[in-house]
Amino acid sequence: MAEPHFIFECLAQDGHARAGVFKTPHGDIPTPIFAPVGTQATVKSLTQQHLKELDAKLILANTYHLYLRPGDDLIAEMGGLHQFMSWDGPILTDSGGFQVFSLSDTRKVDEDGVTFKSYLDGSMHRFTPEISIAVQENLGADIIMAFDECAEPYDRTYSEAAMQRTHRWAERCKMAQSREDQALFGIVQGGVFPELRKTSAEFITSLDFPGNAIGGLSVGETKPEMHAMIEIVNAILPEDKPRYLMGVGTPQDIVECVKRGIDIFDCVLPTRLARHSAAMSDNGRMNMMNAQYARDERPISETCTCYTCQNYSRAYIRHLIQSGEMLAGTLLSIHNIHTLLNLVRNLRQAIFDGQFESFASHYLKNLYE
RNA sequence: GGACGGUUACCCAAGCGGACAAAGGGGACUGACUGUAAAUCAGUUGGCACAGGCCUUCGUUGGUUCGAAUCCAACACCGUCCA
Repeated sequence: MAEPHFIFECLAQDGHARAGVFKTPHGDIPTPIFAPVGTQATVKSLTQQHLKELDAKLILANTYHLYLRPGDDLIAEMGGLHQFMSWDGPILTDSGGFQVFSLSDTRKVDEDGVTFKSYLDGSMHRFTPEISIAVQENLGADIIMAFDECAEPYDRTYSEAAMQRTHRWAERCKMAQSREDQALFGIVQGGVFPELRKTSAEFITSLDFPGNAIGGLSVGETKPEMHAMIEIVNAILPEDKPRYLMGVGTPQDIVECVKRGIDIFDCVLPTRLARHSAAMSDNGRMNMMNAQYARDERPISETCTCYTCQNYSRAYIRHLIQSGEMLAGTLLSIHNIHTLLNLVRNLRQAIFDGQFESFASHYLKNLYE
């Protein structure tokens, strides 16, 4: 019985924006939520203590990468992902579907699954829906994802074929699941094509997953296209299940998509930008490497309450970047993740307060200035 | 005092008669990054026009040559060795 473990309660709604709670065996996830990405069972440059202090409620790990190294069987042997990485909060594992798309040079897709070459040692491997689920069961995350195929967003023929295959694979994933303490989410595909998205949302809804995801967005399409797809899909996806927009995004995207009824987000951006010297703030992006900050005594953001902004100046952070010190990536990751988590907390509160529209428009206005 | 070797743009360092405003690093500056093969990648780095265009540079001064960072002479400085 998956029911007792995975209940989504929508506690408040303001327009299409929702505030709720998704209950998992490792804790409740308040929504809307942003999940930092820890592909290799680590949110790059941060300790789990940092994540606790940031009050991260959900983190991601990746099936494809952990299968290749250190191996899902090894992680199972070590007590599962939570114990292995010493994180007792909720974890979501992506199925490896995105890697099929992003590492397309070394893979071959057929009806049954995907054959791909390991980037680590060149050896050949095969993922099928059944294997992806088996690996994810070994890893033991709270939320696991159906094995999907993320297509080129503008290729109609390919998008449709990938979508149909994703549907058949979703059924197989559901059939393959044997653990009841993991919530399996289905994934809607369909590129930038309204009719495909509609078909996909209807099909995935019919499989009655405990949560639903939208995949294949933010991979090169325009913002209006992305927003339109979300609106079409969310009009169909059930209201009593969480909606997860995969791989998004920026503060703008999060506001725009919560507005359209998305509950869960994940993105590499805060940590990747951090390692690449950029700070995400409520006023936009700042490249902390820029010479203008060399003698700037202020924190990244004067209104930010994160550890980094409470203790360090722009000048110091720039110095760390210039010196190639890894602390720069850590301090900026703390700040960037804090920025996004703080944003979703504020959005949630605004929904409870019935102030979502004014909060969102005010926030976006400041962001673009 | 003598014998060699050296002096190239912010730094290191190629170049040894024309295709050299001058390779390659480093540094600096700027930009990109959205289910992470990303502490990565890209561009700029003499000046000015910023499309091929022009001007000033390779220790200094003078010379050879149609033409010099590249050859010659003198000088200056830095190395190593010999007195």
